[in-house]
Amino acid sequence: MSKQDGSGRLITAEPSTDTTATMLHVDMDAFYASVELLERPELAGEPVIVGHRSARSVVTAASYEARKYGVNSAMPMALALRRCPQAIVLEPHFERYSHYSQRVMRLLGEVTPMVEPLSIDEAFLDVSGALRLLGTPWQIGTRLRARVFEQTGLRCSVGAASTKYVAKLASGRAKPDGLLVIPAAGTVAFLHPQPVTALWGVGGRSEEQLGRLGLRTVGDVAEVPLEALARAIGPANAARLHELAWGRDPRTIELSREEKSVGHETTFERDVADPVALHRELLRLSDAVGARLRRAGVQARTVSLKLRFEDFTTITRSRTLGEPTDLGRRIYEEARSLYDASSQGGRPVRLIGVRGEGLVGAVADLGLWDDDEQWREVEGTVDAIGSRFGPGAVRPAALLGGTTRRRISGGDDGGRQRVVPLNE
DNA sequence: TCTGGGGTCCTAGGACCC
DNA sequence: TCTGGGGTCCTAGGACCC
Repeated sequence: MSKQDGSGRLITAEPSTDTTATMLHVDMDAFYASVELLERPELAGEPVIVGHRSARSVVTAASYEARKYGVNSAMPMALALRRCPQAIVLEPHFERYSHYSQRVMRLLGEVTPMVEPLSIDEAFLDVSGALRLLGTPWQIGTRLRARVFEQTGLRCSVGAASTKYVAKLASGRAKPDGLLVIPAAGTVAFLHPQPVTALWGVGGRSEEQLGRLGLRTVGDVAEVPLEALARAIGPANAARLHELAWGRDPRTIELSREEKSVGHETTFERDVADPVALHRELLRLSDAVGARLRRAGVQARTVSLKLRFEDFTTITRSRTLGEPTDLGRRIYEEARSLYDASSQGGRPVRLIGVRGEGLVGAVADLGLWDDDEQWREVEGTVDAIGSRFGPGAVRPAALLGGTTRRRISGGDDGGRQRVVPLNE
C-alpha cells in the first residue's frame, strides 16, 4: 500500500515493525456522510452532501465523491451545489452519528483503556501498554481498522506516531481508509515539508501572519529564530509552534474532560429586528440550555448572549449570577436583560445565541447533621441525587477526607454540611 | 461563494483585594 | 501622598477545531 502525495514524494503505508509510534489517532472517514450511506446503500459511489438545503446553510459533511468537485465541510451550500449540481443532499441525523460514535469508541476501548475521545469521530489511543499483548502499532492499527469496519460498516484511518500531534497529522495523510506509521526517528522528515497550516492551531489568520515573515512550511517555522517568531505572533504562540514544528508535544492521554460551557444558537433564514420575536427565540434557546444543564447535573454561574448582525459583526455580553442556575426561565431573564441592555434594539439580527458558562456541580444543601443517625438520612439524599444526575455526580462532604467529616460551608451555621460536586 | 452550530483556548484590560 | 506589585475574577473579542 503506497501512494503519492501532491508534491510527488512517496508516502509509504507499508507494514512497519516500528514500536516507537505508540500514540494512535483514529479518525472516521467522511463520518456523517458514511453513516447516512449505511441507511441508503444505493447511494454508494454518488456525491453525497449532508446538510440543510436552506439559503444560509453550509455543508456539514461531504462524501469523498463530492469532495472531488471541490465540496468541503463548512462551505456555503449554495457554492457547493454550484460546484456539484448533481450532488445528493441529505438532512443530518445527529442522534444517529452519536450512536455510531459510541459503538466505535467501545471498540477502541477493547484495545486499551487509554482512549481519549477528541470529537464525535476521532480519538487518541496510547497503545504503549498493549504492545506485548497485541503486537506493533502497525498490527494494532490494522486490526482495529478491520474490526471497526466489520462491526459498523464504517471506514476509518489511523495515524501512529510518538506524539499526539504527529499521529493526528499522520491519520490525515493516510485518508481515506489508510494507516500510516511515523517512527520517532522519521518525525522531522515527515513534518518539515508540510504547509504551516498543518501546525495545530494555525488557521487562515496565522497563515497570513507567518507568510509575511516568509514562512510557508513547518520546516520554515522550525528554523526561524524564536525572537522573530515571537515578535510576529506573541511569545506564547511562538514557543508552542516552534515546539510542534520539531515534533515535540508533551500532551498525554486525558481520560476525562469536564464540560466548560453549554450553549445553543440560531441563524435566522432572514434577519430579525422585532424584539418580541427575538425574545421568543431567546426563551426557546434558554430552555434548551437549562434542560441540558439539568441532564448533565450541572449549573451555570454565567449567562452569555451572542448577537450577529447583517454585516457579520458579532458581539457577546455576559453576566455572572449571584447563584448558579440550571433553570431555563432564569437563564432567559438574564439573556433577555442582556439583550435589552445592549442598546442594539431594532438592529436586524442574523444570529442569536445563549450560553451557560462557569459550570459547577449542582449543590444540594443537606441541612444539619452531626451524628451517624442523621448521616444515614444524608446518605439517602445523596442516593436520590445520584439517581437524578447519574452515579458519581455528587459525593458527600463527609467522604472527601475519607472517614473524617469536613465542614465545607461557612462555619457560622453550627455544622451545616453540603453535598459537594465532584468538580468543585 | 457569502459564510452553521457545537465547542475550547488565549489575550487583554479593569476591578478589587492584600 | 499620586504611589507598588501580585493574584484572582469578570468581561469582550477573536482564532481555531470538528
